[in-house]
Amino acid sequence: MVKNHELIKFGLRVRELRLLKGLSQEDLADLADLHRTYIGGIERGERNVAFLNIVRLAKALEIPLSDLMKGVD
Amino acid sequence: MVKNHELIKFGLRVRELRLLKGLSQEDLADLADLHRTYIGGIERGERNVAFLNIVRLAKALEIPLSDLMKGVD
DNA sequence: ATGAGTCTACAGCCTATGAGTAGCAATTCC
DNA sequence: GGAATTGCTACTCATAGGCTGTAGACTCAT
Repeated sequence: MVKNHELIKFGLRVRELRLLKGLSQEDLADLADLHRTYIGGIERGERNVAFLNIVRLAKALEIPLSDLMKGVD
Repeated sequence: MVKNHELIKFGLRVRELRLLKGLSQEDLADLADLHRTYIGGIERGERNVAFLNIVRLAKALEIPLSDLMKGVD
């Protein structure tokens, strides 16, 4: 398992934005066309997400990529 | 080969920032502890870079992640 | 002009790991 | 106590990571 500090921060950022929109992990998964448990893994900082999936998340959360990264670094 | 539109934009962004600092691909590769040809592949939009390598690039380029993503989406 | 040095593009390759899923336990909230 | 949500383990398959080697463009000195 990965468990890197930056990944954890990114995961928390995703969770924060998801809850802000009142979505469940499954809701977000559907919107981003990703799997429920995969979203869970991201939020826990256990997944080293590749760029194109980060883009999917940003689109699903309806925010620019740069905003998604805000607060991560 | 990948060749996705978002990846191309990201690659161009990396190139733009690299040249702004007057670095060669090899210079950036050394700074980010990545391989020379890998950097080339990223700039050509042929690599679906994972999060932790995006972080490395941002640090090597001495800019926040959010700035690196700026202009990509 | 030619040879050396620098920089980049690109094809190909192997292995390490990301992507995606299933199943069940734990938790939270009616 | 039932339903919805999330945590977590484990697994396969696809692909990202990292590298080698070759070739072309360009600069500059000899």
